[in-house]
Amino acid sequence: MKDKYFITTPIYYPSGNWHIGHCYTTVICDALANFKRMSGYDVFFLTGTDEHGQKMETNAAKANVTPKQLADNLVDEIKQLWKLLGISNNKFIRTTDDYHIEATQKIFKMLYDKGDIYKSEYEGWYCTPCESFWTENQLVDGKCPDCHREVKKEKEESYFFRLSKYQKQLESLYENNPEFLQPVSRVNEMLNNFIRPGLQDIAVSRTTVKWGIPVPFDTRHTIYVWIDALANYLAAVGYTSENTTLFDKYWAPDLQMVGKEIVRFHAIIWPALLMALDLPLPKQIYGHGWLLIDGDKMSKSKGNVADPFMLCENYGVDALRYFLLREVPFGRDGAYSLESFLTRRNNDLCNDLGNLVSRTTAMIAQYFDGVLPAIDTVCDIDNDLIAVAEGAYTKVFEAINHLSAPDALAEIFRIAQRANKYIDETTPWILSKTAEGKKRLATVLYNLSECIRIMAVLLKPFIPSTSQAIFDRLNLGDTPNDFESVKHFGYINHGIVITKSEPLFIRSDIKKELALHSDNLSNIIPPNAINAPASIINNKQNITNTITTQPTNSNQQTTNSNSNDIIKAENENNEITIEDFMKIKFVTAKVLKVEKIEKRDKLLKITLDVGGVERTVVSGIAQYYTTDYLTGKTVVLVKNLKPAKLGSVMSEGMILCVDNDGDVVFVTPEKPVDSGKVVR
RNA sequence: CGCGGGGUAGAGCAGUCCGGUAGCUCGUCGGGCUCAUAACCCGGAGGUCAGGUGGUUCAAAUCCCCUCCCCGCAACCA
Repeated sequence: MKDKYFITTPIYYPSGNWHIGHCYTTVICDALANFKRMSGYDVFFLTGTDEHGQKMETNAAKANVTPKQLADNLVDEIKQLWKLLGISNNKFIRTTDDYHIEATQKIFKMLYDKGDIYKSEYEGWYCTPCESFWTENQLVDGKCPDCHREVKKEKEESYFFRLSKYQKQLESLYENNPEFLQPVSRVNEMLNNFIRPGLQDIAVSRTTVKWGIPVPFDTRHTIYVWIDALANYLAAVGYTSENTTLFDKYWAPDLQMVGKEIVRFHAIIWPALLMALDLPLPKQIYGHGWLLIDGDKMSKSKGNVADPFMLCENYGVDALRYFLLREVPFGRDGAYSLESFLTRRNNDLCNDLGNLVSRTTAMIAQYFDGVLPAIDTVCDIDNDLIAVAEGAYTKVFEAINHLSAPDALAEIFRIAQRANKYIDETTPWILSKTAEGKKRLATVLYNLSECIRIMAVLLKPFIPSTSQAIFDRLNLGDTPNDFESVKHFGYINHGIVITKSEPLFIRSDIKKELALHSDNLSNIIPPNAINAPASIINNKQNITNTITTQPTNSNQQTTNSNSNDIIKAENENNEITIEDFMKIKFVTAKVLKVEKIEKRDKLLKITLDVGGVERTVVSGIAQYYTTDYLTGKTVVLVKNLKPAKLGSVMSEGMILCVDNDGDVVFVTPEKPVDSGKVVR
């Protein structure tokens, strides 16, 4: 009987923006699932969607559809995406599925009956227009973080989960099972920040959110995300249902992949829930890092450069899979840019692998009329090549045991590098000229074919269609393609007919492609275009991103239509057009009030008068100016900068300053002017 | 102030636990080759490893101390 392997992705929230970040998590799980299948495990691979909650309700209302309709549409999209990417999940669970709803209610009831869920009151800050409760910490400037309006303290009746009861058990879980949460850095974060300081019981129901699963015995309440979402892992395998075959067979998960932002729920609440239900815990939770674009999180405004559908259509599914698996150091954040994606694709897939297949098949066609010869004269030089190819499996296996796809792929591609070098060392074009040389050449070409075969098999879990394409190119038919066959040379039968093949991947002209897809202007306005103290902005990119993605409807189109011109300008003198410049609204503003921000000794909270309207701006100039000196001064404000939270305060703009080699000096009009006047 | 991670060639990273010629990928420069997708192969330049010309040591990127900077967490964005 086969060993089982149960692996899960998080269930994704349909925000209307499926991006390569979602693909990242899912593709990694897919590769691991495939690898385990090929290693002989009975794999159950689960993914799905988390569809309830306030946000869905709001978004649906905006779109004038029901939350379920909205979810249906978005779920269709993600299912298409997984199909496109060749994701091999065994099940797709939706939190709106009947069996999930039923299981969640049963779980809730079980916990209630056990006394681990109890009714009490929840006190928080309520924003009436948003119909949302916020905790003290969530408030921005004492106001609603969503709409910035006043909030008032209110009580809400709520059911609570007795999380505090499981504190000791959680502590010992982490002390005795350092493997439970990976990477280890997350363990300390959990223990020090949350578990050891003391766990609070958490509210697990809401009366204000209607789009959700009702508490079965008290339908005024809706089950909140903690239990609703986490229950999916149980519901998916039939926990509490009549048919528990899957549950009996697969529970508990062997690996649960989650993004770092939800590590906390999976590392604390989730095991506590399972303890409360007397169920075995998952063997391992892995909190992976994020793919960042220009150092920033994924977001809708990043445009189509990170749109997985576009990337697959233009550059191939496996190019995207390969990039995701290869580029991000596991457990940490990785950087995505179209350029790095294309570079990776060109260098590894086109040049190293694709070209190796091309030149090998071409030589077989040219020198042996397309019939793969048998090994004839063997040289010492062959042994090194063979050792690299035959040794790869062990290294790949090792890397995957550590969940490191990047290392695994690097090992596989070492074979291509070695094989390319081998061609140089053996010089087939010279061997082909003599009869003696041709005997040697037979061996060379056979060895190259074996290397390619081994690569194709090892690549199968990661980029399955490319693996298949290679088998087709070499006409390998029923040549063994399991991991056993990869440990030794000699599986290909000589005599097979191989014709010169079409390229596996066509190289792209990166500059051309970048220009083509450059609706993202972030690299067009030079970072120094605006001189601001570095502390105002966390990194240079923020400035440019924010400006370019400013959703003022009128210039959105300009952006696209001018992008090519702008690119040209950028290539020449870093010039921008007047239209670009005019997107930034500079105005004069008078400083009304300056306050220090607690615990942020570089930041000042500055209240400005802008033509009669008040604005709050946070500026990192506390080291250079006193509060008294600034009060009453006229400054220049970037008015349409996207608000950002600096320190604990929402900053609605930026004050122009000169970076005077270490000193910072704000810009002010040469003669007295009123506030709110346009600067250009 | 807290907790965690990080600061190594132009970029992205390894090396730090178990001190001893600073390594990989990309880029760059030069050379080679022509079977191949302007690809492939070889070589060079470029880091004194955030700083303290701090401490320990025969010897420190690696151990100890101090300082600075960046990022993350405390908020249902993979």
